[in-house]
Amino acid sequence: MGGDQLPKAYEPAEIEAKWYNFWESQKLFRAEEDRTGKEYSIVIPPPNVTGSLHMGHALNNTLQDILIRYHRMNGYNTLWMPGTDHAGIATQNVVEKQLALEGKTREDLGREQFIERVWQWKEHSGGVIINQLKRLGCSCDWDRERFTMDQGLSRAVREVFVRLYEEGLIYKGDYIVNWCPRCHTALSDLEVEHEDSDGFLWHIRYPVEDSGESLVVATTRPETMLGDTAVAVNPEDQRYRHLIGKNAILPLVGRKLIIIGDPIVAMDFGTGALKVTPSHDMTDFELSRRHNLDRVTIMDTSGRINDNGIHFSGMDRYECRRAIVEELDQKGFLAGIEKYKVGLGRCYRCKDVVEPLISKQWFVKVEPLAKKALEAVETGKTRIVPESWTKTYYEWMRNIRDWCVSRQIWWGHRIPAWTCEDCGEVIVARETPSQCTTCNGSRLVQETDVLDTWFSSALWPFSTMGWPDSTRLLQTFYPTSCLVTGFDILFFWVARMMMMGLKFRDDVPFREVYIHALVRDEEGKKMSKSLGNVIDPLMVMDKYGTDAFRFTLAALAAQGRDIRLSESRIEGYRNFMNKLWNAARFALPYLENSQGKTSLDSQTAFSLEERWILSRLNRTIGEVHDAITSYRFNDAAQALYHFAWHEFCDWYIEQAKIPLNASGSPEAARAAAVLRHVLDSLMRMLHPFIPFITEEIATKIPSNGHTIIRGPYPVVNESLLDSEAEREMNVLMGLISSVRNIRAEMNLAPGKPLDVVVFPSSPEEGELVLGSCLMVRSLGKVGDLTVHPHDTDREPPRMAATAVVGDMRVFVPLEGVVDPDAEISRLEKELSKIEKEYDAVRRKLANDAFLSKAKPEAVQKQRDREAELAAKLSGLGEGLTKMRSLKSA
RNA sequence: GGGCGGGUAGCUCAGGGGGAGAGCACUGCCUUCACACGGCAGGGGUCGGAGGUUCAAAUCCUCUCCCGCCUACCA
Repeated sequence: MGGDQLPKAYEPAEIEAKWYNFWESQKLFRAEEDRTGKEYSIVIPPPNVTGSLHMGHALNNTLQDILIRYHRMNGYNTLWMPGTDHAGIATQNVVEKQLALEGKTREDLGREQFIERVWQWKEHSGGVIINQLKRLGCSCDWDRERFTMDQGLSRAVREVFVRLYEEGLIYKGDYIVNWCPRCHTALSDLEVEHEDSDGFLWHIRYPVEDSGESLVVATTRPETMLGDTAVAVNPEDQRYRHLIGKNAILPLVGRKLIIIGDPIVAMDFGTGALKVTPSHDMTDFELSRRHNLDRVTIMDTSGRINDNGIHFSGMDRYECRRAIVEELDQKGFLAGIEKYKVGLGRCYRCKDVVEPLISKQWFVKVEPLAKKALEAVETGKTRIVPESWTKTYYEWMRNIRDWCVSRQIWWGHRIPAWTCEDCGEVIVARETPSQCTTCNGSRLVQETDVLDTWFSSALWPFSTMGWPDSTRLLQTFYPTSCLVTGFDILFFWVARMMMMGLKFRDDVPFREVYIHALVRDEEGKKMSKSLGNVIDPLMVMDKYGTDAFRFTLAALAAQGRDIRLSESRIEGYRNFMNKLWNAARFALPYLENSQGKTSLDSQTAFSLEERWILSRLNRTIGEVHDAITSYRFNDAAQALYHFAWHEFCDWYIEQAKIPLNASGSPEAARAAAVLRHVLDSLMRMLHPFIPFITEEIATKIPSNGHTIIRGPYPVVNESLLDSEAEREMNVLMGLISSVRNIRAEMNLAPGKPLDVVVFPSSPEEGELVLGSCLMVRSLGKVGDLTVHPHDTDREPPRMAATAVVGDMRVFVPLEGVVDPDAEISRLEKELSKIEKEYDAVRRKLANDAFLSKAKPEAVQKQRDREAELAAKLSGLGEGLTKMRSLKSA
C-alpha cells in the first residue's frame, strides 16, 4: 500500500490545467449533430468581447456547466454553444478610449479605419474571456464558437432585418428617443438607467396674453423653456379652465404659447400647469402629437444649446440652466424654488445624463411579436424558473413599446438600407444593391446607423446554429433545452429571443429559462468596477482553486435570492475539497485489488455499516438528481456535502478502518469494494459541480478508465435503499456519541478507553450492539463493552455516568475516576433541556382539540416523542438520583 | 405611483403549518497511523413588529416598519 505519493493537501493549479487540456484536446465536449436520441442543448449568454470574467459570468457559466456535464454524464447528446457578443457601444467606447490616449478621435480615423481598428483589438484581446471560461472549467463545444459579427451571424441579421421590413414590422421615423450626448447615439428605453437625484422644482411665471393673469408652471429643467410651444392644464381644473385656448407669453423669448387642456396633467402636482417642450421631453412629445403642436429643438446632439436658444445658444445644458434661472429671477419671472428629488435617466454604458431628443430612427414594431412570445409562456411551451418571474415577463410583454434599433455608432451591424440619391427611394436588401429599384440610378448611399447590439443577440439561439440555412445542427438542437441567465437581461435578451425565435423558427428558442440571482458584495450591492467592490473570480480561483469556487457558487445559488459572496464561505468549501482529497488518499491504497471480488447486488452479504452507507449513498443520488433537474443547485450541493463529509468520511471511513486492516480477509475485500463503489459514485455525483478534483480522483481508482466526463452518472439502486440499516446505524451512532459526550463533558482524557455497560431495550437491540461491538469500541474508544441480556435482572453499575439512546440505557462506570459533581451537573443540564421539550409534548397531547382535529400521523408522532422523551427522562433521572445519593453517602 | 424579493444564531444564508437548521466564526479537549484546510464535544436564535386564521404559525392572511431590485409620461 501507499504506492501513491499524493500530497497531503489538495493542490489545484496543476491538476486543473492538466485535465482541461486533456478534455479539450480529446474533443470530449463535442456535440454530435448527426446523432439522434436524447439531446440537451444550451446556448451561452455570449459575454461581451470587451469583458473579463466577473462574478456574474462565473455564476452563470458554472450553473450551465453543471447542467451540461450532468446531462452529458447521463448519456444525452449535449451541446453547449459558446461565443461572444460584439457589444456595440461598450466595445466602441473601449477602442475610443485607447485612441484618446494617442490623442485621436474616431473621426480622425474615419469610419472604415476605425472599424478596422476595433477588429484588430477584438482579434488581439477579445479572446481573454474565452480563456477565462476555460479556466472555470466550462465544457463548451469550442469548435463551434461564434461571434455576433461573424459572417454567418451577420447574414442572419440581414435576413431578419429585411424580412421584418418587408412585412412592415420595421419602420423608420422621427421620434423622440433617449439620446446619449456623450456616446452620440440613441438608446433603447431599456438602456437608460433611472436614479433619483437631488434637484429643484422651479416655478416660473408665464403671463397670459390680453389679461392681467399669469400662469405659474413648475419644472425641473428650466433651460428647456426655450423650446416651449404650449402650456397644458387639466381641463377639469377650476383654477385654469377659463384660460384654455388663450395664449401665454414665453418669458425671455416672447413666443406665444397656446394653452391647452389635457387630462395627463396632474392637478395636484406642482402648480397644476405644465410647460410643454415637445422636442425635449417624452410626455410633451406625446402632447404635441395629440394637439398638433409646433416642435422647437433647442439642443444639439452634444447637449449644447443651438441657434434657437437666443442669447443662450452655444451654452452647455447645465450652464444654460444656471443662466436662465438667474435671468428669470432678475426679470421677476421666478415665482419660487423648492427642493425636489428628480428622476434622472443615465446611459447604461457611460452614465452620462440622457437627453430626450427628436431624431430619425429605425424601430421594430413589436406588438405582434410580443403577442406570440406571451402566449408561448402562458401555454407552457417555455417554462420560466423560478415561476415568479413569469409575472414580470407578462407585465413587460403586455406593455411593450416599439423597439428603437438604430444606433448612431460605427461598431455593429450596419443597417442594410440604401437611399437613392436620385429619386429618394429607400431600398432594404440582403445584398448590397448596385442600382435603384425604382429609377435605376446608381447613386445609392447606405444608412450610416448600425443596429442595437441586442438585435443580433436576439437571434443567437438559431443564428449560431447556421440559420437561415436549415442545418442538421438546428434540426437536432433547436429548440434548446434551457437558457440560464440573470434577471437583469430578462427584457434585453430573453424576451427578444422569444419574439425572434417564434417569428423565424416558428418555435420557442428554449423550453426552460432558469433565472438565477445576481452576485452582490457583502453589503448587498451589485458588484461593479465603478463601485470598486468586486471580488475577482480569477483571484479566487488562484487562491482557493476552481472547484472550491464553483462549489461555493452552486451552494449559494438558491432560487429567488441574491448571492452575497464572502470569502470565508469559499474557504470553507476549499476545505471540503481537501477533505475529499484526503478521503481519496486514504481509500486509494486499499482499492488496488478490490474490483470484482464482491458484487454489490448481493445485499445479504454486507455488514450493517455497509448496508447503511450504500443506502445513504442511494438516497443522496436521488436527492441530487431531483435537485439538479429542478434547478435547486444549493440543495444538490448541500446533500453532497453532507453525505461526503458527515456520513462517508465521519462514519463510514472511520468504521471501515477495522475490516480494511484485517488484510487478506473477506471482510477486507468486501469493505474495499464498498469503499471503491461509494468513492467512485461520489466523485461521479460531484463531477458536474467540481470537475477537476473528481476527475483526478476517479481516474486514480483502479480499472476506472481515463475519464468520467462521459459518465455514467450514478442512478438510484432501489434494492440498496435500506431503512432498517439506517435506523440501526442511528442507534449505534447515538450510542457512540453518548460515550463521547460523557468523555468530553467530564473532561476525561480523549485517549483513555472507557468501559461501557449497555441495557438494551430489546433482545434485537442487544444483538445489534454486540454485532457491531468492534465499531462501537473503536469509534467510541470503549474498553470493555458489556451488553446485559434484555430479560435478566439488571442492576446499573454503582457509580456511573448515564445516557439514554432511544430506549437503551448506557452506563459508563466511573468508580474512583471522577467527582460525582461533574456527572450531576452534566445530567442536570441534559435533563432541563429534555424536560422543556417533554412538557411541550405533554401539553399538546393533553389538548382534546389537538387529539380530535390533528392528523392521526401528527398525533402518533407526538405520542412516539412522548415515549422517547419519557424514557430519556427516567433513565437520566435515575442516574441523577443515584449520583446524588452516592454523593451524600 | 405600480410590481417583485428580502428582514431566521456574531457573519453568510437554507427551510417554509406540527420537535428552530447549515457553513463560517466562537468555547473546551485532542498534533490518534486520510485530512489541524483536521477530529471529538459544546455554547448561541422570543425566525423585523402588531393583529388574525388554525387544535397547532418562523411558515398562511391583513396591517406596519426597515432593506434591495425592477418598472412608470407627476413635469
